[in-house]
Formats: sequence, C-alpha cells, structure tokens
Amino acid sequence: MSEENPISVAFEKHNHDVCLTNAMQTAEEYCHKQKLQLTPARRKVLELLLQEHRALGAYDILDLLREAGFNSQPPVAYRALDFLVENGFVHKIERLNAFVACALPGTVHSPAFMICRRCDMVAETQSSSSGFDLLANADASGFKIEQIIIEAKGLCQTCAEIE
Amino acid sequence: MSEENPISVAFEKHNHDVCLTNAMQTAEEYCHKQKLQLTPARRKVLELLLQEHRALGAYDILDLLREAGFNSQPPVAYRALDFLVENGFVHKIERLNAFVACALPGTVHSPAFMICRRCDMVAETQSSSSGFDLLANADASGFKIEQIIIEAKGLCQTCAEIE
DNA sequence: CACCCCCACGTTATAACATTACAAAACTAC
DNA sequence: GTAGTTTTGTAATGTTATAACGTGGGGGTG
Repeated sequence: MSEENPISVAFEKHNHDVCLTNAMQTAEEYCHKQKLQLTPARRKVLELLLQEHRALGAYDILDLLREAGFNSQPPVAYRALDFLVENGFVHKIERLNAFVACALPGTVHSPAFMICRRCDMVAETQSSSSGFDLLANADASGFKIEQIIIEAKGLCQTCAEIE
Repeated sequence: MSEENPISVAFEKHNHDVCLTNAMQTAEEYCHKQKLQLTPARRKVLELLLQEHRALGAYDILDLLREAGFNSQPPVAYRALDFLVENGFVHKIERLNAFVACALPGTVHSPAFMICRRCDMVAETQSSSSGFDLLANADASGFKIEQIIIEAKGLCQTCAEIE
C-alpha cells in the first residue's frame, strides 16, 4: 500500500513532519484565499492534532496549549476547534468526544473513521456512499441529509495481532 | 409507505401504544429467555424511551424517573441505559449524547439514524452495508470492525417544509 | 482622524454528561 | 440456608461543553 493512501496512512510508519508541513501549508493557503484568520491559537491546535494520528480531547489540547504558553480556559480550545472543524481541517469523533486532524484537508469529502478501541488510533477514509441504502431510505421518507457521521469501532491490525 | 416500515415510522402518525406494548413484550420475552432481569427501573426507562421517537438525554430520563417515584441519582439512569443498550433495546445517539428506543428490538441489525436538527426526531433505519467502501478499506488495512455508527443529521420532511 | 462594526480573545462561572467507589439488599444456585 | 452473583442506594467526583459579558485590534467609511 502506498504512503500516499490516506486510508492506511495512520496505520503505517511514515514521516509525520511531511504530514504536518503539507497540512499546515494547505491550511495557510486556504485561510488566505478565504480571508480567514489562522491565529496563533488556531494554528497551534492544528499543529498539535497533526502530530498525532489519534484523537485528542479538548482538555488534552488545553493542557498542551498551556504548556505552549497559551491561555488555558476551555473556551480557548473550543473556539479554535470550532474554527478548525467548520473549515474542514479537523473532524470531531463523536464516539470519543475528541478531535482529529483531517487527513484530506482542503478537499470536499465525507469522511468515515476507523477507531481502534485498544490503542485509540484513528484512521480516516472516504465514505463514497453510492449504493449505501441510508440515502435511499432518507429520500423515501423525505429526510434531507446534511451530514453523515460514520465511525467504525474495532481493532487495528497491530492490536488485533496482540490480542 | 406502510406503517410497518421502521424506516419511516418515526416520521408518520401512528399508534404509540402499539409500538410500546409490542416492544415491551419483545423485551420481556427476550429477557426471560436470556435469564436477564428486566427490573422496574430498566422497564421504566425503556417505556419512557418508547413513548418518544426522539432521543432523550440521561438527565431527562433521570427527571422522568424521579417523577415516577424512582431514585434519582445519575447511576440509576446510566445503569438502566447500559443494560438496555447492551441488550439492544436502546441505541445511543453519539451526536446528541442521548438515547433512543430501538425500532427493531430482538433482531440483529446494524442501525443507522436520521436525526432532525430542528425537531430532534430520530428515525432508525437499517444500514445494509454491502457496497459500502468502508468495509473494503478496513479490510485492506487489516482493521477489524466490531461496530459501525452511522448518524445522518438533517431536516425531516415536516421541518424542511417549514424552513 | 473619528467612528463604527466585526471578529477574536480574556475571564468567570456554570451547565451538561458520565463515572468511581463502596455499602446494602435482592435474587440464584447449590 | 448460605455462598456467590447481580442489582441497587448513595455520595462524591470527574469530564466535556457552553453561556455571558467585557476588552482590544483591524478595516472600512464619513
């Protein structure tokens, strides 16, 4: 499997620095184009999340922000996360009440996640939804879907081998 | 669309009493067969949830339990909910941190939900996942899926017409 | 420049959701 | 009936998230 494949990247050894600098650059450019402010706090939160292929809770992030010399009240973290989520740089993992950096920033996509219950690793993949009968059912009942959350819980390959 | 179709039942007028008595009977029978105790608190929580096609938060349930003369500490509600979720009578809606009665109790199924952001109605449907590429991706990366959460946010037909 | 507006941030407080821990009681099986 | 398991009572606490209100900075407009 190639290193560029976002489906598996979280489960393979790879150079995080490249992930990080690429993603930060994409974010910079996007914000510049959209006249959005990638302020120090927002930038730092994104960097923190990009350094992991795991979901971090808002209060974990808050601790890391404090260590980095930022103000440490909850709204600081939540405001930055709201911004990053709204603009597609970060996804919220509802199962975990936690946040993970987007693996495909700057692209329109409807993500799905694989969450290892043992090591907490989170891998993002695409959920191309053709043939997916929720859509047909929604349509039949007149429900207008705006967003779909798909989160698979299980064991990543490494953890499955250990257990 | 027929009244028996669980996909749309939440969005249509129907007789809640029938929903409720059928579902309670199914639960009774299941618990009896499995030698599980459908204790008063568990029974009451299930009844409360069956009376709505909406998700209720644990503390909403707690309030209703208190009104019904039960003890009102959080563990009372959470324990009952844990039991009901484990045994498939209730599903947790992660997006809402709330709980909804199962529309297909007693059957093995992997549910998906449609959640109206305006009226909070929750409809359960099946997510037959054939052709759903998350499965292929998981397989390719060695991830062993144990459970999939699928939650669609949007507007139900009624609310879409109002907006 | 003065003004206003918008956006982001600072700060306090509190709301909402969930669990731990330990003791007592109730059921179940032998 | 007694040992073992499950359920409940109860207090305390932990975790996640938001409300509310004030401050300050940048950019447009008169």
